[in-house]
Amino acid sequence: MNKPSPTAFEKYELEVAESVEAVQQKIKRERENRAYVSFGDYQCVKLRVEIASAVKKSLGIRDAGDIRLVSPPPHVFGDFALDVFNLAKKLKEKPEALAQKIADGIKAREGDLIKDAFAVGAFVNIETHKEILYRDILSQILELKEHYGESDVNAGRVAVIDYSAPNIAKPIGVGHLRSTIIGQALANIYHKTGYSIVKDNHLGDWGTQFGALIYAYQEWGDEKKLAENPITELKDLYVRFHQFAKEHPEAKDQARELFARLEKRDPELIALWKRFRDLSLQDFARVYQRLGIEFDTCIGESYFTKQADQLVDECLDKGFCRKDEISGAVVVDQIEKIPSFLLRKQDGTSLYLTRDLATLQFRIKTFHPHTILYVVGNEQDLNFHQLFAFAKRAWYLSGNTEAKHISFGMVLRDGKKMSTREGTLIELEDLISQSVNKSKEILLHKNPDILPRELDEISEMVGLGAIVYNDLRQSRVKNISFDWKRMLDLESGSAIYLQYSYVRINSILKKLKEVYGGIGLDKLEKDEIAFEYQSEFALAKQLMLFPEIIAGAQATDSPHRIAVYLEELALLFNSFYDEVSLLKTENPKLRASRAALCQSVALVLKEGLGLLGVKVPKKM
RNA sequence: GCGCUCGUAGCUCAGUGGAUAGAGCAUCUGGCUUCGAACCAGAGGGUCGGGGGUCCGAUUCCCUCCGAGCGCACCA
Repeated sequence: MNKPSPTAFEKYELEVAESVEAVQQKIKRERENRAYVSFGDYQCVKLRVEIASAVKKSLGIRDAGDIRLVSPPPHVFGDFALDVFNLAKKLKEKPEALAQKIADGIKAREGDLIKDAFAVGAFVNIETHKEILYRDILSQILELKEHYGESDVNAGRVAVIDYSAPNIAKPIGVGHLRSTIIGQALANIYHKTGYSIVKDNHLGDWGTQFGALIYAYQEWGDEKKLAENPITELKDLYVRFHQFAKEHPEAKDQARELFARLEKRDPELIALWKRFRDLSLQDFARVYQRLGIEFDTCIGESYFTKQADQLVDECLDKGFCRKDEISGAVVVDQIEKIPSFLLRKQDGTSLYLTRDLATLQFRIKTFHPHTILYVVGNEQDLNFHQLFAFAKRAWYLSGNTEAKHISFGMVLRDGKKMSTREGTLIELEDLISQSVNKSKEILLHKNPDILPRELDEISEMVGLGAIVYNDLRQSRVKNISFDWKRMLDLESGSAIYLQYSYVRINSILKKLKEVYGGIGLDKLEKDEIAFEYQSEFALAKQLMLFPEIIAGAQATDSPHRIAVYLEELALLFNSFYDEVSLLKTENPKLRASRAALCQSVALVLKEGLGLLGVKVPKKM
């Protein structure tokens, strides 16, 4: 056998092997060296533990169940509230009487943080030593700085996050944008709670569509156009094929045949495919860079064709699936209520689900993940049910790994799905440039003296922030109706409000330095931190919750919880800003305390937005 | 036809067994000689799609109907 120089495909396999090796090293390093902030050290946790212990002592019981801390409604006195319904049920007592008992018990013995308690109906309203709590919260944030909010709740775990996954030879549309944005946010959030992350861009670089594309390229391909504007030309070819195939159904058969040849690694077709892939990746890199996204691996579906084939043979041997007598396709019969599906087509080629199965096997073998997240739209709900059910049945997926489909709603335009085939897709780059241009207009309008270089930089942060935030501020399961106007409406409750709040704080701190020669934190001892107004304490209370909010966002795969939290924080800050002037605060200790508060708010805003993938400018 | 998801203020959305269901936008009323008004304070606006059920208590859980979206093997 003659052994020529490595083929295009072999080179690609080498690239993958290198990136995989690098990630494995990263995971190993993190496992050995990463330092964690202990979740139990946070004030929000300490307070809960203290309350739980007070409840237990008051009642003389061992287990107080889960303590849920909430703020009492505005008309009720107290810093925190506790409802006793569940505990009452467990102890078979009347809720009102139990609440009274707990309140009396807490009253009788003052704790480190708890000062007093009052029963109102079935609620116990708790008053804390505000000045101590305030001091502890701020000093902790100032000490931990950008590490504030990190925790060890998932220390030592590995998560593979499969997101973005655009299709080669098509422009990235706003549909894949959701996966990209949500996936990136989840990667950040998971990492913050202790996970080691494998960010994998599972490119759609295989499938019958490439038969169609190659067919179209061979029929109508234009070298000049392809060199000038690769993605546009490839997209046009793809759309043209589908228009043509409507009139000439036989073209579809020919496309399928071309794909079958591709799967057999026909050198001529593989070379063409590799070229389309490389051109597409170059194009995607531009958008990813603007969004600040870097993947650990870009292992496309194409990588798994061989493994998929072997896997199907294996499953046939073991009887997990069967060959259909008539068609010759490989079938998996209905599993419980999940409809049956194919693992191999009549012509012997693989399917999306087959390759995904091989991918799953590969990921488990290679990274030993505790969790695998598939950030893919809800149109694929059934596929993931099928994938997971079969993977469990065939023992590719065991109890050591949890595979989750992070489903999300679709971006609909006029109540309908957008499609490349129909040409109704909105391209991500168009969206970004429109948003950035709109931001430029607004920035220039608000601040005509801004320098051109600053304008470019800031409008990029504001424009991209608007797009990203618009997506992440709402819970992911619901459909988003696409609306240019709303998306680019930067003045309303969007990232710009949070960015503006951050900028204002920066401005205050800068001014403090100018007027007083410093913000005074260096001269402030921990026990000198103090506050005067309720609005200051309310802010600290909100700051205290940040670590729990992150942990909750991770546990429920809900980035929007962070967005909602940050909006509440900014609202509280702007209210405080209106009430209190730092520059006019005469007492240097109080002034420094307020500077500490502002700095903490700024820090949490920046970190929180950072988790969502939104950057903050220093001024705007 | 079957399956999954969604339905909360005029609009966009939070809340999900517990105290009087909350934000933003829009509307109206106030607040810049005062740290950036891209802001703040306040007002109006709700049969939480309809109807049943479970529960001391349901917007939240169950059933049913209505409406919307998405799927239902040789696409991804």
